[in-house]
Amino acid sequence: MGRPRRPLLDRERITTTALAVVDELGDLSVPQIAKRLGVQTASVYHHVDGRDGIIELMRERVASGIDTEALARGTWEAGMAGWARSYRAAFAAHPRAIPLLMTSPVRAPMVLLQYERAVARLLEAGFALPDVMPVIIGLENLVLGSALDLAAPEAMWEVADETVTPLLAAALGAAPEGRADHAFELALAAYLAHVRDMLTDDQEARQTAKLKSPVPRTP
Amino acid sequence: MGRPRRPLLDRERITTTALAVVDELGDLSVPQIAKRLGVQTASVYHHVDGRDGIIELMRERVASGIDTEALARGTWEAGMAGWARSYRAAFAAHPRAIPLLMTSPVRAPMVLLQYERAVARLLEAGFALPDVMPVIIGLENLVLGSALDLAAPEAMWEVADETVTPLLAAALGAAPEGRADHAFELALAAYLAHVRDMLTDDQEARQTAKLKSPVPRTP
DNA sequence: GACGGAAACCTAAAGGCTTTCGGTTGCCGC
DNA sequence: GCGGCAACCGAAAGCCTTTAGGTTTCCGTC
Repeated sequence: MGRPRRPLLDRERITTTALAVVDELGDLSVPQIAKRLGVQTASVYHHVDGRDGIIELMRERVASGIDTEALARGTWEAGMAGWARSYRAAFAAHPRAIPLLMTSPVRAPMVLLQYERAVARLLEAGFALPDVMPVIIGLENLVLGSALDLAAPEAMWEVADETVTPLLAAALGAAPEGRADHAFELALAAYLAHVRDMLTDDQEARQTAKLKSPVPRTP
Repeated sequence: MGRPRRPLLDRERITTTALAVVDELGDLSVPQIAKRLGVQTASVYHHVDGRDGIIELMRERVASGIDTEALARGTWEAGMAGWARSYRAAFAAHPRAIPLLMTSPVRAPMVLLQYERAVARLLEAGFALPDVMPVIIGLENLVLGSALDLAAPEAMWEVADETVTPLLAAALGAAPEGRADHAFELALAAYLAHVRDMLTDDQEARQTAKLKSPVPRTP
């Protein structure tokens, strides 16, 4: 057949199709993608660095759904909260892809830039440098854990047998409608409130230290 | 060859070997397990319900590492904290298995019983029934998110390029040694503190309601 | 305007994985 | 003692990933 007059494939379409495949089938395979694009399996490999490369593309695509400006809006707490919500929502759009995406890190420069901004925001809010990464990582754990919750939402709890676990069954029955969202907001509020306390403690400590001695805490 | 005088395989050894394979190779395959047990691939299928069955066995084995009694110890906060730490530690013992284990829920009765106890503990602490599941789910999200952090610990951050993301690089350099543990403890403390506040608010509201009217909040 | 190299697709094939099927041999209850 | 079941093996079907080499078209250069 040879080279077609107009290209049949490109990275964009491969990424889109890959996400569609995972959304529908719950798993990714190159032959599936090729079939949907009306192309032989091997052809896909000319545009993409293997299966892992496709996953990386999906990761970048999903991450690009994160609201880049959320971090900058409002107070630093509001910014972090908005970022976390947007982060979670981006993954929630493709729940079945979450297991594929979360196991390895995002290398996309765009995402790294968001980390950079988060660090900047926290520093300017007054956090001590060594505290910044733990705060960000903790928030991210929260986001990803909650996103994971979205990936297997129903099956997780339909196991409740009233005879052996009556209280669990009752609690499940009484739980509010959007339990996943509820749990996320709860944890998010908790986290930010605590981190805010941490900040004020830290600032008071610095103030005290400054009064007693002009030497900074981390030389 | 026929049937051996003493069985070569059983579910216990298959589970142990499967965990060893995943720990070392980062992925699971039945031929790998068979090879290590000195047996043909097909033989494994006589003891186990396919690859997914093996994963389920691994899930149960790992979950059995959770300290069953942790929930009962100390105040309810201490109990929840101990449970969460033990939960995370169980997964942390097999970081590379985490992606395999977390995508689907634990069906083992033992784990459901732990949920039952958690519900009981929170109810007796005074939580309103509709609040119980969100609190538990939120804690679990936190645990699993932090466990996931353990699965891809180093690679996640070694990407820092000082020229394009200087603040991120600085923050990474200044971050304390056990950043994963740090972030987990931070989030855990935050969560429990906030949930405790939720409880007292809730109790005060009930007190007020009781004074004004004998009708309970949730009829 | 011709032409050489690169690009984009193909066919083919190697090698791994999961799973099933039917065979062979030893064990155990009746 | 013997019939049936249990535990393993060999073989094979059908999926997957990935690579190699062939064929046609495009495009920049002379």
